[in-house]
Amino acid sequence: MPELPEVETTRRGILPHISRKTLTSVEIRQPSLRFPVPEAEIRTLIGEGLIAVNRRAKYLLLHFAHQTLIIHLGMSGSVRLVGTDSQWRKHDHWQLTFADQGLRYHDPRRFGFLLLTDQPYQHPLLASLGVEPLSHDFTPDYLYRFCQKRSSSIKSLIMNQHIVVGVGNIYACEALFQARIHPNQSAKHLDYARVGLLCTAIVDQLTMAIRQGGSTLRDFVNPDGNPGYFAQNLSVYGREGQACSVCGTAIESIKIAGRASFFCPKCQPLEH
DNA sequence: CGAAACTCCTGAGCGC
DNA sequence: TGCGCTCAGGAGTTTC
Repeated sequence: MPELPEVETTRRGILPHISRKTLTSVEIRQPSLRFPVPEAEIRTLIGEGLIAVNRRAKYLLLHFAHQTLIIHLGMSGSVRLVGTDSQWRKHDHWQLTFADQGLRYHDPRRFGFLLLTDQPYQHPLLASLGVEPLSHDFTPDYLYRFCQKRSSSIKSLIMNQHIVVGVGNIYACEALFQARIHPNQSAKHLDYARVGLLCTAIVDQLTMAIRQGGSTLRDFVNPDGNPGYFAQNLSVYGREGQACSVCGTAIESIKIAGRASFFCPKCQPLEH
């Protein structure tokens, strides 16, 4: 599922229900996720209190006194809060229970993972990540510097987690539409003003999506069980052949780096 | 070093 | 109703 807004929505959804509570049990039904789930290590946390729930990029971080659980949702993962008598469904892989609140992980494709570390921000998966798009570090100057030295398309560049984190395929398409940039535009040939518009567009799209509770597309479900409702607001993603909301031209779809890329050929002309 | 192809897994949707 | 094919929001690894 998840791009940054879905992970942030999940974080905010679970935070008030499990924060400062004691981990009382750990159940791993399917340890074979992207990386094997280290069940024995995780069990050593039983009896400890959860200190904080943070997000870095698309990773959820559950901080205990000396150790941190890293959760990644992959492409089809979600967590939800369940009661103690909740039935396990197909593709439910693990549950962390905090007093009377279960945090249940569901992931049909099993691209997600659950790991334990004592230095989360130095972990190989997190150490080389780019800036947070909703922080003050994400500026036109910062993005323009990468654009100038890369030959890739601008869409691949903004989806590169080592440059700016959290932008997946959907919000990359939507931000490029807002900034009126063709997804296959060479990053090198963008001028500074246009890169500034793109920065603003990325921040706008992510902020709007978080405010609206994350998109639902396939199998995202909010922690309280209600589906998000951002999908209906998408301007170009998944709308091939439909009329552009600005000019009426049919939305097109092309492949860039193996990913479907939706755009309006009139609003987002290719330059150079 | 950068860029692109390949990889993990399951399910949905489509044409026949 | 079923089969085979393509595609899916991620991202580390491999290869050139």
